[in-house]
Amino acid sequence: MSGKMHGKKEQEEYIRKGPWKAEEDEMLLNHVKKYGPRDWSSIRSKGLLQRTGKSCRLRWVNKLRPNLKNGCKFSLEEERVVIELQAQLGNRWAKIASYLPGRTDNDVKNFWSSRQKRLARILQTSATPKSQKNKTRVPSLHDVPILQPPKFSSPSEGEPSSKPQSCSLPYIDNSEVIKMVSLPDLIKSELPSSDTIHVEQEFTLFENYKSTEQIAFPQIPELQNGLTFSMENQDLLPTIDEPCFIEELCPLDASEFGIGPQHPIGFPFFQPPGSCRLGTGDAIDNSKISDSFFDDFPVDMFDHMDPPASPSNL
DNA sequence: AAAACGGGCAACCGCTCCCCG
DNA sequence: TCGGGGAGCGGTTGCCCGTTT
Repeated sequence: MSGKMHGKKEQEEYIRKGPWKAEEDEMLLNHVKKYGPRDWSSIRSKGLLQRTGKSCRLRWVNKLRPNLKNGCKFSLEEERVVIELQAQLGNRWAKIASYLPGRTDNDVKNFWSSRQKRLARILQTSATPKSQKNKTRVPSLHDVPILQPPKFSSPSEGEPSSKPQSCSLPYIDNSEVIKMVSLPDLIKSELPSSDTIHVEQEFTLFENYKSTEQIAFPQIPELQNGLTFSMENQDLLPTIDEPCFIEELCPLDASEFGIGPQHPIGFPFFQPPGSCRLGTGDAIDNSKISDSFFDDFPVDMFDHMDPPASPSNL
């Protein structure tokens, strides 16, 4: 690691960095047992460890503290909590982590970072120029007449009375959802008939989706009218639930929504025929409902999606 | 089989906050 | 009231490992 020792002075000032050894952990634990989780800087001044107080504290908080959920993936509920609280609090990871027993701010931060990267990559993938495969034309941002990020209401803000009392999580104003999934008839008219049917099926889904007055966020996977999102449709959630989804992932000004042909961003929930889909009479396999937003995010989920085809491909 | 790639995670850095003398 | 030091927090980096090509 860092820190070459050249003399007594240097040796005294030597600060070890990098991965912790088991002996160091043990030292640190002993210190905490004796003095509690405080006086971090004294650990080094006492010569117990060649680590800074900050480093010791971090190690304790992130790895050695009791009841940590180390190595445990975020559960669905935890993910929902993070998503909600991030929308409400911003990147106050420590605050968010305080709502999640066993999770550290680092955990939450890393989780969110991974999530952002994944969503960004998905969007980027869907925005890459048309290549080999020629499948359903995917509607892009500029195909959508009105596109706005969904609104969330925090408990402190005025809430519509229809919000379920038991739900502390954000819910999506349906009018916003409708805007997001609105696809111009133009697109359907450009599609092969089979694809048109497919798109209509998708729209049937969202017609049902929007048929409810308001959708409590945790209830989205199970629609009021008995329709249940299949996994692929449920996967919409991480997209539309993202409060700052547009701002963060689309490099365009909000005023440009819908008019920027240079940003052909497709939507993940329009998929070509042949893939597992939710037909009107299809049985819904609840077992497919993910216990986590992302655990079941198939790696190739959007691979079959192509960016908007060039006119010649239509 | 090996290189490239991506995700997850641990740890560091720099800044801010807060407490105490 | 102010300054210094410790603690806390958020951002960033780098490593490791599994997966894909």
